Order: sequence, then structure tokens, then C-alpha cells
Amino acid sequence: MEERRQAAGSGLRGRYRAQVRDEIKQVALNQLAEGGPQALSLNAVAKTLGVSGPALYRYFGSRDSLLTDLVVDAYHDLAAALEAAVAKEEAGPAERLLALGYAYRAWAVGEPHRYRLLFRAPLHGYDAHSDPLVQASRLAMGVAVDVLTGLGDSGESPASTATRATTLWARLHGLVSLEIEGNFASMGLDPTPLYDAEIGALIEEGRR
Amino acid sequence: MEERRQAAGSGLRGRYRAQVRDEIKQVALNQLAEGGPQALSLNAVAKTLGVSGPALYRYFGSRDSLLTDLVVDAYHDLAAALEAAVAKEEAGPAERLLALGYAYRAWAVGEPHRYRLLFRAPLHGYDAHSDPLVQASRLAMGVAVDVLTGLGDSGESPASTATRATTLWARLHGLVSLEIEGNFASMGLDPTPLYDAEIGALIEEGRR
DNA sequence: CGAATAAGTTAGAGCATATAACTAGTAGAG
DNA sequence: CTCTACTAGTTATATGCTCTAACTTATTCG
Repeated sequence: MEERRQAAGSGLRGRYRAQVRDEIKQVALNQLAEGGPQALSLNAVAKTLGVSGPALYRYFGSRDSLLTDLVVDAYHDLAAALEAAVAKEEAGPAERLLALGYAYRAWAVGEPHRYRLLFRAPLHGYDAHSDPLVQASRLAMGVAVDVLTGLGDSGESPASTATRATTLWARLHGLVSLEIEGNFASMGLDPTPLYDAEIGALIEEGRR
Repeated sequence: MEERRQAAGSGLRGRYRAQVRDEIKQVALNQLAEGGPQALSLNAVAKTLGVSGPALYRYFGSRDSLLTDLVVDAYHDLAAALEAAVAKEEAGPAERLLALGYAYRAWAVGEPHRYRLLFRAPLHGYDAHSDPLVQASRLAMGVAVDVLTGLGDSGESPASTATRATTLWARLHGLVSLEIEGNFASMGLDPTPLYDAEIGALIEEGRR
């Protein structure tokens, strides 16, 4: 029996496997950045890598499986960026909240195709509420909750903290969504003051 | 010469043409509601209508052309819903703003696939900044600007009004986006108080 | 070495968009 | 009424995609 199947990390074969998987994801991300999820084609990825067609199915069971992997990666990246931004220990709660907001924006503006991937994923046919996806999305949200827990009165109820975290999330998401689609640019508006105002208002609320 | 080409509205032929176009769009919307833009297939639409394949190309030059038409229709519908909501003349500015916010939410929640169509359209490969699209999107925004113009101090600058309109739009879009993707439901949160709070805060700001 | 396993190949099914060439029905001018 | 021009629809086909199946080559490991 042995049941070894295709464990990823063990041995030389596993290393090679993981490396090829990363290469595939890298090329896929490039295609995504250029033409959006619609333009992500396994065939094109294979051609870029110099292999031909069905070879990729050794590494990803389907096109959607590859997409899901990219989404999960993006969630982890975003969460890491947010954590890094709020990790400065000397900063107070308000500063950390500002840093969180700016980090969120910077990540989204820097890689808009990946940000879209996070919030538009359900469109692409696969189940957006599958386990790894839900688990990954909680990561990013968890960072926000943590920061807000430090900001509010220590006696604040968890439910209230969750509500404020959600408000923060919604405001940031709203601004970011409009910004990366070019809605601000097409109106001749500078989005930066809007972020300042929205985050500032939340800090005020937290102190109240 | 004559240059008549295929003017839509003239004569019996034109009427039939417009009717078939509407039928196609109706079926396409149904498919969209079930499986998202990914699932919108000209072939499937044709099969549903009892015609076969390339017949639809008499009515829409391409799949993307059909999608663009649906997006423009959606913008017009949304704008009409917002206008209807704020049309009650006896209501004051604050009430109209609340009505606007609720109408926006109601439209999006009622037809989430069409709402997604509005803000995710650029993903689908075609140029989101093509003329009819941009023109249509200004409609919805115009309603918000109008209401806010009435709300603020009469001496407010147009730029400031535009900023507040954009803030309103971003907040509503953020909440609606999260709501229609099920993020509130999956967290056990009731979104209604959040809408109240966000719109209420904007009314406060406007009075300040 | 030799056997199991994995990677990669080609062939092809099935479905999609889209074009080309053709058929049949209809509107409108004379 | 007839003839012509146009239109809607057809089938056939090119091309591209995802994905499966069957086969071939290479590599790891007992």
C-alpha cells in the first residue's frame, strides 16, 4: 500500500514538483495581470513554459484549481502585508490603524489583478466557499480585528469590535475598488484624502 | 447610396429586430443570474431561443457586445431606481439621502448578478471605458451628486460636493459588495445597522 | 539491475466564439 | 403583380479552449 501518493515536499522529486508548480503560478499571474481571469489559459501557460498542453494537469487538476491556488496565495500575501504594516510595536493603536489602511490600499493598488481575484473570485465558476478559501480569507480579516481590539475601550464587546472591523473593511474595500477600476482618475479626484478621512473618522469613532 | 444600413426603429423589420434583441438579452440575463458571466454562452442562448448558433450574430456583433449592452442597461436601470427613490418632493435632503442609500442597496441585493456586472465588467476583456459605458455610469453618479448638492450648505463648492458624493458611493459600494458576496452572512452580521450608521454619518458630515 | 512511479508526449472528445457561403422568405419599387 | 434587394436563418468550418485517455520516456529507489 504505502499510500505515498504525491506528497509534495519529500525527496528530490517533490522539490522539482513544487518548483514547477511555482513556475506555473508565476506565468499564470503574468497572464492574469495582462488580460484578467478571462485571459488565463492553461494552454497559453503551457506554451510559455515550453511544454505542451495537458502536461500542466500533472500539477493542477483543473484550471479552477490553479485559480483557487492563486486566490489562496493572494490572501496569504495580503494578510502578511497587513501584519507587517501593524507590527511596529512602538506605534499606538491609531497609528497602527492608519498603517493598516494604507497597507491595504498599497497592496491592492500595487497588484490590482490579485486584489480583484480576491473579491471577484466567486464569479469564475468554482465554489468560493470551499474550505481553503474561507480559511485564507479569515486571515486578512483577523488582522483588522486585532488592531481594532487594541484601539477601542478595553471593555468593548467582541461584537462591537467585529462591527467596527467590518465597517473598516467595507470602507477600505469601497475606496480601493473604485480606485483600481479608475473611477477616481476618470473623475479627476485624488483618492488619498478620502482614505485619510475615512480612516480618521473610524479612529474618532473608536475613541468615542 | 441611401446609407440606411440597419437603423433599428424604422418599419416592421426594425420592430421585429428590436424585439428579438430584447429576447436575447432576457435569456442572457437568466443565464447570467444562474452561472455568472462565465456561464453566458451565445450557443446556449441560441439553443434556448430555438435558433441555432450563428443566428445571434445578426443581432450582436460578438459575445462582448451583448455583455456591454447588458451593462449599459443595468446602469440605466440602477439610475432609474435611484431617481425614483429620491423623487418624493416632500422629503428633505436627509430623508432623500437615506432613500438613495436604501434604494442603492435594494437594487444591488435584488439583482446581484447585474450589480456585479456593473463593477466587474472590465474583467471580461472588453474595453470598460468605451463611450456608451462611461456615459451610462455617469447617470448613476449624477443622481448622487444631485441629492448631495441639496443636502450641503448652499455655499458649498462643487468640488466638495463631488468629494462627498464619492465618499457616499464608496461606502455604499463597499457595504453592498460585501453583502452580496455573503461576507456578512458568513460572519453572522446584520448589515442593516451598518448602512444606517454609514449614511447617518454622511448626513452628519453634510450638516457640519 | 529491475520494477514502480512520475513526467511528458500525441490524439481526440466536446464545447465555445466567430466567419463564410448558402438558402429561403419578405418588403418595397416599378 | 413581379422582380430585385435585403434580411434572417441555415450548415460547414476554422480556431481555441478544457480536459481525458493511451502511450512513451525518464528517473527514483529497493
